[in-house]
Amino acid sequence: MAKASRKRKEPGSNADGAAEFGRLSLEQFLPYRLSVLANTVSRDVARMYDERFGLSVPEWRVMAVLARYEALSAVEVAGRTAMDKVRVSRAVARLLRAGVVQRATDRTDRRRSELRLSARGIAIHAQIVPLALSVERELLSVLSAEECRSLDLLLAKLQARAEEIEGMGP
Amino acid sequence: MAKASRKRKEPGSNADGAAEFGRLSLEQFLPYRLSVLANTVSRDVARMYDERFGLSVPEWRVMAVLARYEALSAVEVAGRTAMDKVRVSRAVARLLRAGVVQRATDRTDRRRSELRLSARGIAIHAQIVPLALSVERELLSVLSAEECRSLDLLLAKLQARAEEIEGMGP
DNA sequence: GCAATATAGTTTCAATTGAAACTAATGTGA
DNA sequence: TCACATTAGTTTCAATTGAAACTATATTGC
Repeated sequence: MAKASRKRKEPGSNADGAAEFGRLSLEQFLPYRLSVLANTVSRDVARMYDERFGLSVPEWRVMAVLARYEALSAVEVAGRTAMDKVRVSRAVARLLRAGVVQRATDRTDRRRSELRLSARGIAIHAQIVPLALSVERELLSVLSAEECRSLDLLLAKLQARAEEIEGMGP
Repeated sequence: MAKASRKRKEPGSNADGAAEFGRLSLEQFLPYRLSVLANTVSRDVARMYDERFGLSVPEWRVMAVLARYEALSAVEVAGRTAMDKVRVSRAVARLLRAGVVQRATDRTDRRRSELRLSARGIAIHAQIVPLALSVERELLSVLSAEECRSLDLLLAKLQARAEEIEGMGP
């Protein structure tokens, strides 16, 4: 009886996750909320990449890491973009066709390829960066500086934990 | 000069988002981090649904809302699961075949169908709920109660903002 | 009452995706 | 040195997906 009288939770706002006396509310279920949020944000940025540059998200990710670490192999790109090598292979193929990326074969290991942005790729990247950052800024504009720090920490903790859990399964 | 000497950021930990003197770090870019986290978590839970019940995430979502609000139409299910009606239609078709969901035609509007969990569906749902909640609990186990509340608030704010931004485009 | 329009839900078609098979090159152990 | 395993990257195949077209029913304006 005492339990039933504790403070009522508002729907959609629940710090304890989706549990409520053993029932489950999809809207409050963390995996669901993360998925919906990531998809909404992803649509926002994907629209920008596509409308203004004809790029997909995987293509943009490849460009972003090549801009920072030049001469990566496809596998290294995969490692830095959280994509598998099949996706990278396909994204790179399109970027090569578009003249955004250049490929050379590694001299000492002829299986590896060295990927770099072309001059054109560098120029396009330079145009996208401020737009990408402004989308991020607009998203974060509803948070205080303190909340941004908090978010950063929480996402890092959850990512680490999710990977631990994943490692336990397969 | 003074600026260059301020406290160094550790890589991957950046409360200001991905911006750093106009450059962009993919690992710190919020849309990227959300996408990677949501995908990691999603794989974790999808594996559980699939291995133990042969269900996909869309199917599970349909079951979850039908367990809570019985006799929904497909469009209502779509609204409550953040899926489009095509996805719902396909998920429902599989659930019907599996005998998990029952469908009746609405008497007053013969376009609508009334979807409900079957007895079998209710039984399966009752088995999944504790597992789903335990995955969520394991994920949240690295956060304090205070951090859970904080996460809840941050996700809600970001979701609302992301939808605002989405609404501005198309 | 009925033409025009809107809504519920399904189907079709093309694009995206992941897993597994594959090719080519490198590394390893007897 | 030569079989065997490993790694880089691509291709193939089947499943998933979204957009648009489609069917059937309901609503609206006249």
